[in-house]
This record gives sequence, structure tokens and C-alpha cells, in this order.
Amino acid sequence: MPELPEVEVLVRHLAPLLKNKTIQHVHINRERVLAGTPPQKLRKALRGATFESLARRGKYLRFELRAANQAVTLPLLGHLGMTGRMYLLPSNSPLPKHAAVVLDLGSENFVFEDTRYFGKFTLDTTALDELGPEPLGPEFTPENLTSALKRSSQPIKVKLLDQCVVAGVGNIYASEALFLACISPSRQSNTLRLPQVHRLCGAIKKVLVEAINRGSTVPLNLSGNGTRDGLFYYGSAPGASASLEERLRVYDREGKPCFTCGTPILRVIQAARSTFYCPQCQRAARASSEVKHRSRKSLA
DNA sequence: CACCATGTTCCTTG
DNA sequence: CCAAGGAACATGGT
Repeated sequence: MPELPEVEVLVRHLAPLLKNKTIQHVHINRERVLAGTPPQKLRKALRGATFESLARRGKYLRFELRAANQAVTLPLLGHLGMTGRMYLLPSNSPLPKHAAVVLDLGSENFVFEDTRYFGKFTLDTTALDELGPEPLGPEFTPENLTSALKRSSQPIKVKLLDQCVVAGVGNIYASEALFLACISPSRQSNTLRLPQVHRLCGAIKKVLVEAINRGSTVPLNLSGNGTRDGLFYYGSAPGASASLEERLRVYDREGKPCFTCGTPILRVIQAARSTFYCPQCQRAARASSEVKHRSRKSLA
């Protein structure tokens, strides 16, 4: 599932390819991804409309379309869920089995493919209102992150997946950022001190920027066809085929040695998701019970 | 068959 | 009402 870096790479890739293309027909194969937008409404809104711009917000793609002879633009929101992909295909290419929505652009199709159909393709943009700051934007500061964390006793790893806290961090980069910041994933959010939050902020930015610069974490197959190369293909580019292990410091490295200290990486389950961390580099802070015990001792 | 998966949302429980 | 935990969603890979 694409986290922020892959969405960013995809948006940069698609924006110039879609610009000024006009939608001839709208094919909806899975209403579930419309997130409440009536199919007729989507067809009516998109048919004849032209792509004007595309931007990312968190893990969302926000398309701006202009209907023929209209002054106003229409926002269209996309989300890749766990398995979503978006790409252009020549009109004569076969559509994938799980094509949820297909926009006919004349000589090519813009395909939203999503095997598990957890993704979204909708005119309803209200989801954006709930999002916290962009991690690579000016609002994402240690001070703001501290205030977002201060009233939560949830483990910090779980809290980082909350899109209200910071928009775009997912399961991979939550583990990665905590490793870089040397913070235990089980540390209670509201017990982090400013220096640690400072480190965490920097670590989040660093792992995201690294991944964006790398192209993506998992090779994105933007052609929709693993055997084809060409314009829309990232995955097979030379140097882009490094395995997860070569790109990530702890994620999916259970039992393998920490790159810093050699201690085997652990995997635990938090909020029903896997977390990976180094128990040596990311030691939990001294438990409060231990602190109490000590003070009781010194009193005695 | 078992378990796992880059996400979000809904339901239940306390 | 709120926070937290877990199941559900749907499909495929190992």
C-alpha cells in the first residue's frame, strides 16, 4: 500500500501525462470505491471534463478537472488503499481484472486498478478536512507534534498512523522513523519529551524524503504490466530494483541484525499491525513503576 | 489450510 | 461523550 512517498512519486509522474486530456467516457466497475458518490453523478461530472492539475495531500491524490466551457474546476479525490494503482494504458490494451474505474481519454485509458478495492475515487473531498499537517510542510514542527501527542496514552507507533497527527505516514515509515529517532514503538505518546519529539520530527522527514528520492519503496509498476517498460514504468529502472531489505532499516527485517548494533530486529503486533524495531537502539524509557520503586527504596 | 499484506472505518467496550 | 482495541472490508501471495 502506497504511503506518502509512493503517492508523491505517482503524482509527479501522472500530472504532466494527464494535463489537458479530456475524458470521453467513464466506466465504473466497482461502486464501492466511489465512497458514496452516486455513479451517475460521477459520470455526469467527469464526461467531457479536462484534467487541469494533480496534487498530493497525505496519501490522497487530488485531481482538478474543468468541465467544458466552465469557469470553475471540480475536485476529484483518489486514494490507493492497500493495493491501488493508477496508470495510463493504450486503448487497445486489455484492462486488468480489478479495474475499479476506467476513464477513456480517447487514444488511451486512465485506469484505477485496485485488487482489494480498499481505495477511493470520489467527488467527496471531506476526508481532506480531517488530515493533520503535511510532514514535509511548514506546519509540521516539534511544537505542533508535541501538542498533537500530549493527550494520548496510545503507543507512539500507533499514534503515528493516525492521519490527524501527521498526514501520510503509514506502517512502514512509522517503524522506520522511530528507529532513526531511537524511540521505542511502545512508548506512550504523551510521555515523549521535546528533544525526542524533535528527533522524531526530523526522522519522519528524513525517511520520507529518502524514499521519495529513491523513487518508491516497493517498485511501482506504473505501466500496469510488469513485463512492459516504457514511459510509465518505474520498477525496472536500473538501480530501482533493490529489495525492501536494502532500502529499509527495520521494516520486514525480523530476526536480522540491526544495521547499527547487530541485535536481532524484533516484530511485535500493535493495533493489529506489525511493528519492527531494534530492542537495543530503541530501548523503552525506564518504566514509571521502576522509578517509584527506587524512590520508595530511598525513602526507606 | 494457515498466516500475512504499504489502509481506513465501523463497532464494541470500558 | 471519549479513548482504545479489534474486526471488517476483499483479494492474493507464501
